[in-house]
Amino acid sequence: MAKILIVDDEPDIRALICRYAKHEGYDTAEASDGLEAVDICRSEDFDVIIMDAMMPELDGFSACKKIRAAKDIPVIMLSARGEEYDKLFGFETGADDYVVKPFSPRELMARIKVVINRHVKTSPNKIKVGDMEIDTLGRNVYIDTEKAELTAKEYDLLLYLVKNIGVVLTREQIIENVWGYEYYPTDRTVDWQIKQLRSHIGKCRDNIVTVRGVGYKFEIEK
Amino acid sequence: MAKILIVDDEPDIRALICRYAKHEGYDTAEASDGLEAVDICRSEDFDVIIMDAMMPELDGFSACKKIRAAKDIPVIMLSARGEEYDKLFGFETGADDYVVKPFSPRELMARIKVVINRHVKTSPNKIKVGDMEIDTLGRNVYIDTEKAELTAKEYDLLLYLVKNIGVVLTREQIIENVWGYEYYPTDRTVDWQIKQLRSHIGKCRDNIVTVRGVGYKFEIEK
DNA sequence: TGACGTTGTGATAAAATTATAAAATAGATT
DNA sequence: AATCTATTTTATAATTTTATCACAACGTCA
Repeated sequence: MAKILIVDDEPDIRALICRYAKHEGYDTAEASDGLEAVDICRSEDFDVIIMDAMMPELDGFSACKKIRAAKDIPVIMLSARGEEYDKLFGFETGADDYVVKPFSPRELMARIKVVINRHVKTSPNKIKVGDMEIDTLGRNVYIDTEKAELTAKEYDLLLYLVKNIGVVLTREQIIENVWGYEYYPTDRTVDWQIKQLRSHIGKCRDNIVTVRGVGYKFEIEK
Repeated sequence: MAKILIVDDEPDIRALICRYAKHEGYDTAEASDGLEAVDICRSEDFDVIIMDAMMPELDGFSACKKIRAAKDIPVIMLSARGEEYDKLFGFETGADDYVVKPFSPRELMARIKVVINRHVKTSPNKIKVGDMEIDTLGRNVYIDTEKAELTAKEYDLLLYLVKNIGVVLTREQIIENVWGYEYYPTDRTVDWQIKQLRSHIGKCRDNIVTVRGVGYKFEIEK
């Protein structure tokens, strides 16, 4: 049973979403502003958070950032029409999806489903791929039980590749997801980190495949 | 490189969007009314369509419906304030998002990015035609489970042909869609790539049919 | 059949892309 | 502040891909 946190300062909106969510079989919790949401998340885990962008105390944008700094919970943002969209939903927010108010509850429910499914697939504590095992809590990587010594960037890069196993990722995508949105290193930097990463994961280096003209991907040979 | 179709009867608006889109690194095409848009979409694929709601000849909603009947391309609607909500998001029209005129170009760009990303995650990623299977996420092509080694261009070319299965494509169309608008290689270059592609897909080479005097098409023999 | 235009093929040079090495910068730690 | 490490940038080498040419092969139509 999935648990949903609904964050909005309007009780009516919360009630509306709550009703639909319960009908879909979800467990629900509510918060009326960003601060409260951050607080609740400290002691409780949710499968997805529905968060209004504009709220008193702490806006959705900032709340999202704070929560995500500590926990990996997907967020769906709600925004009123005409809000400064690019500020709220440029990729900096880290929101997984967004819905414009006024919204269709059915559409929101559909999005919740998609976001939860996507997240479940990509966030176990231990990831095993081929001869590699990644312990995401301790940020350790083992190649056949032997520990690989990776720097922070190398680890982040590896995790991103592995989470998208089988998918070709462009350097642009890699930069956005591994480096973040403020910082824009050159493409060559990505290449260099890939090279370093390969040199530190022994035989698994062959799992990182260069797709010439496009980018890189992690792949298990069949 | 994502491709965007901009549909509006006002040349100024088109030019504005075009300029911003190019700045963001998108390939752009334009249409001045719904009919034209539907026409272009018959032989060309886009990653997203920006469509004005109000246009002569064929309004945005109807055009959207027609295009979506044949292809799964996300649409962002431009509407004047006061349009009815149902009309914008109702399930009949199928618009993925909408922006109210007058709009901020930056906001529009942010939405384009979100819509494209969302679409990639939910669209099918395996295409099967005859003895061939294409994995669009990993950019892999299999002929009877055997992997075909293709270069980036060859893959792009194959995908374009397959997506328009049964349709004869002129060299001009192929160049526009596979190479892009700015670039103009000679016709012989297309021929050469076709030859290369054929040589790399084993028995499926016969599925790429030369239509003398016109171009090429992908076809499954019955 | 023969002439003409169109397409297929191989060679080659140019262009683009990636891997590697080396140097510079930034950040952290003592 | 000095030193060390991690990271980014720059430069260069190695490699692959691509475009173009020349010509052969092919198909079409008078």
